[in-house]
Amino acid sequence: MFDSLKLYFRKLAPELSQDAWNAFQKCLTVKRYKKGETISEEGRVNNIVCFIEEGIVMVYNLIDGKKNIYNFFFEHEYTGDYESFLTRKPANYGIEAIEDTITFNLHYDGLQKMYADFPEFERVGRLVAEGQFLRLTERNASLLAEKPEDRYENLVVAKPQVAQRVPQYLIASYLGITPEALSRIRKRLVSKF
Amino acid sequence: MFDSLKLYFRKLAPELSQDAWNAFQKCLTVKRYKKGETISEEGRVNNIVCFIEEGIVMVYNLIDGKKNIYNFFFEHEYTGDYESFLTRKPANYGIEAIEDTITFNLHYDGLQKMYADFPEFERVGRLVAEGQFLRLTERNASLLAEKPEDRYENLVVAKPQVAQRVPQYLIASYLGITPEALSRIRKRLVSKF
DNA sequence: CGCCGAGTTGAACTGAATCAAGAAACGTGG
DNA sequence: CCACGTTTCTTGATTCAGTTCAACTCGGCG
Repeated sequence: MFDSLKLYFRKLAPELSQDAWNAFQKCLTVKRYKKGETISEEGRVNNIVCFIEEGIVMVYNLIDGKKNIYNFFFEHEYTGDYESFLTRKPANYGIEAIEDTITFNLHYDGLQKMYADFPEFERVGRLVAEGQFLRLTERNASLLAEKPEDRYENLVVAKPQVAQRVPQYLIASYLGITPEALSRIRKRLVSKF
Repeated sequence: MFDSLKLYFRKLAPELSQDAWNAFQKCLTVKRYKKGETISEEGRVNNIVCFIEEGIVMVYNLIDGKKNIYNFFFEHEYTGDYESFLTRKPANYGIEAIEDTITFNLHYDGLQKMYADFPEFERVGRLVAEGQFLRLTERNASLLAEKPEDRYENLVVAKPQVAQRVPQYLIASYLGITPEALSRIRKRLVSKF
């Protein structure tokens, strides 16, 4: 059932005991979302971390009625408004399925129980938080130091999946520009080669 | 000696044992840096996390000979190229003292020993990583969704210390703009009131 | 067949980058 | 404590990339 997730855990924390893993499995629920469906809503406390078994998901927030896209997540990545999850404050971000998506969801209470019952599990929490941190670090560097055009080029190289499976107007938002600007950037790039 | 740091730990993980704290203290070294001095260099593996007792520090990286500033850190905050520290890869970021600075430094090996000797300490590691993550989340939102002018206004409100103690050309870099542009933004803001 | 959303293209506008020059602040040594 | 040189900050002119608004194309789908 949770094979892909187990594999992921094996890599992350190979020393984790079978007991802990078994207990962890029990905390998970399987969810299915249709394309366009909301997985987690802005404004209320987010209680889940999702491991994506299948599909694509986007994390965004609404400012002046405009969706700003923070990230896309694909199969075998985990996602969630980690900020709200950690701080127990209403979420600043919403999560939505871009394709039909299947996730394994971990509830906040389940995780806390894991920390309590298996102190060794704190290590997993640390590694996950560190991983999230590293991911954000890259994104930050990209937003601070690169021009939109470079950002797009690098995105295509680093995550070709995004360019292939995500509509352009969402990618534009992710890059921090308008769809029109992205269309022109693409045109420029094509004529480069 | 490490009173301010102890206070910080009390807040972060009140349940941490006296034993663990004593052991932790032994891992720390005190360092003094002159204004402009390099604390941690780009290109080599970063082995320390610094808790700043006094002074200001900046984290930057060099791209095409230009310093891009990722963040400033003040008294009673900790800093370090956390990415390099975690991944054990050469640092993408350098750290430099903006004022004369005193830090308490924790070496990588010391931290690993803490994790090994006091598994409860993993929790501290997790909370620190989560805190770093949250900080970056805000920075990300600012870079993605705000215009430079708004970023500056918000910075002045959120961290007045920066505007007061950090030279403008460094702030400009932090905001992702040129010193000239910041100078004009400031002019516009003054005439607003 | 006609509609609708995504993507493209054009024209006018805007805010920041760049280049260049001058003014102000800073610190260093005499 | 002052004078000098360097660094930081400001101002101006020009250029450029992205925004905005509007019109149009294309493809899928009722």
